[in-house]
Amino acid sequence: MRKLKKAAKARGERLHHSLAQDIGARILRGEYAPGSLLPNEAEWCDVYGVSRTAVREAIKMLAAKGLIVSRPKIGSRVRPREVWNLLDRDVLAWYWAASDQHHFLSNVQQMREMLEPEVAALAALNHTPPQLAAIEGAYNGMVDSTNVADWNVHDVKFHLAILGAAGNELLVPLGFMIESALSNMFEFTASHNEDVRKALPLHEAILVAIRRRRPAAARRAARALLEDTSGVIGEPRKSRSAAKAKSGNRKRPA
Amino acid sequence: MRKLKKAAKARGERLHHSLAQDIGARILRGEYAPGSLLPNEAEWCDVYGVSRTAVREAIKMLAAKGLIVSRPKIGSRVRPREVWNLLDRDVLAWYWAASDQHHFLSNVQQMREMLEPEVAALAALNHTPPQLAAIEGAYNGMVDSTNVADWNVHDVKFHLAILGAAGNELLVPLGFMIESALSNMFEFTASHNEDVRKALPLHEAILVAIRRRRPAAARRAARALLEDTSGVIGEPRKSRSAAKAKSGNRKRPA
DNA sequence: CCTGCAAGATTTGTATTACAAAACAAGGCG
DNA sequence: CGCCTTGTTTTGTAATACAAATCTTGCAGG
Repeated sequence: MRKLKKAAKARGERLHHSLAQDIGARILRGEYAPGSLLPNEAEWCDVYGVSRTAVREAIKMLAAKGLIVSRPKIGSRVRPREVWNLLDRDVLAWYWAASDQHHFLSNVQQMREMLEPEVAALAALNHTPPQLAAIEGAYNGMVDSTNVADWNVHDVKFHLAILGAAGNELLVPLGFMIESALSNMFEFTASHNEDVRKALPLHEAILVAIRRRRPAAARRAARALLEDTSGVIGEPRKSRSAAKAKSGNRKRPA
Repeated sequence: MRKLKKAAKARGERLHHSLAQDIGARILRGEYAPGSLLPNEAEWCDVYGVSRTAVREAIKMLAAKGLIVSRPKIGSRVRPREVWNLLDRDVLAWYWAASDQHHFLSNVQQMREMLEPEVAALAALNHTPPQLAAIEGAYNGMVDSTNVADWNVHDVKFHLAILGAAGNELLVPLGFMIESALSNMFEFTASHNEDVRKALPLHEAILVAIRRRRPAAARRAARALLEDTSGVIGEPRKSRSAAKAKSGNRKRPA
């Protein structure tokens, strides 16, 4: 496992950061169950061939994300899932990598359905000129996009810009979740150019409603877009262990 | 500032943890603006009278929460607010302490209005027997409570239990935000015993709807409770710098 | 004068060592 | 049998040294 050291150097990544990434991914993968003890610091040093300093800094990062708690003589124990900071950038990425992707996407979609219509309505009420400009800029980026990757970049920007225009700072951290879902859905669907562009009028409707400060219209427009999107994902699963349906009626990401 | 060392020892808190708390609170308080540089590690050692090891581990915790980023020769720079992990336990606490509390509460209330009705509906659809038992247990705790503090403990449990029963893990981290709002609203209002108990039937309605698996009824009941709660907070503010209205028509927390 | 390269200085990153503190375990003693 | 002391293990803190990164400065050359 010494290769991690080289990998860190090659990427220009810091060693403690790489360690945190690796250990964190292991925890999310279930390699160390909640309530169980991690190997002690000396063992990690041994496993990765690094100093205790680096290991400790990595462990502090994971502790800060709520994954583990360390106490003298005991060691580092994995905390219960309920206190994990799932909405953290890194934790969300590890979660995405470790979980059934279809299940993950339908959970995010569920949250988007709660949030985005109201967020659009708030943005219609509260947006400032530069915030509106950001939304319009993202929309124009979608219009001008020539390939799917380009489209997706601006699509994400569009949704984040609306989130920022809602005037509620607590909403902003949720942007990463949506961003993650949109870009992952992108790979999930392998959609074509003509395909995605069908969603353009739906986006335009949101933009226009916000610009005209019509909260109810913005809410409706956001709902319409989400309805269109949900086809990509299919029915939400109840059970966690549902098989990964590899295909099924794909449509386009929002 | 050497007293921090003693404070940490007295509380049984770790030194690096105390440092992270203090530095984090300073950042949220605006003492170090986004984009600006923090003092370098040597200076922190000097200020607090601790070793570089402790300072570095504190800095790694703050970096893990998205507040800062460190680079050699540059130092630790405060990142833009958009990437702060505001929904993290600690960051939320610092934010609460640093911001206009009325503004904070109305922002949380806004999010509760987006989330809780749908969460109640989902809980009605997806709850498992132990999850329902947890909701009922919390409700009974509210019924049996003899003082406001006791009531509030179970009130928080009630809402968190519903959140857990919704069957969407991504919702759980938002529980802390709601918990924080509820318990802070408690102090904010200084409500009386008879006062809070008026909200009991509203809670019961949610519980019954969930138990009977009636999502629409659960959603309505949750909305009714929130409407009752919003009176405590008053009108949401548009501007960030609105004066702190010290009183105004208080009612009771949910 | 401007440009580009190179040496130096500064700050974080990593390693190593040592010791302190905490928590559990075990054994002795009342 | 139970309490207390002692010992052991693991994390917590400290101190030091050096590596790596990058900004700055100054020098050389056009």
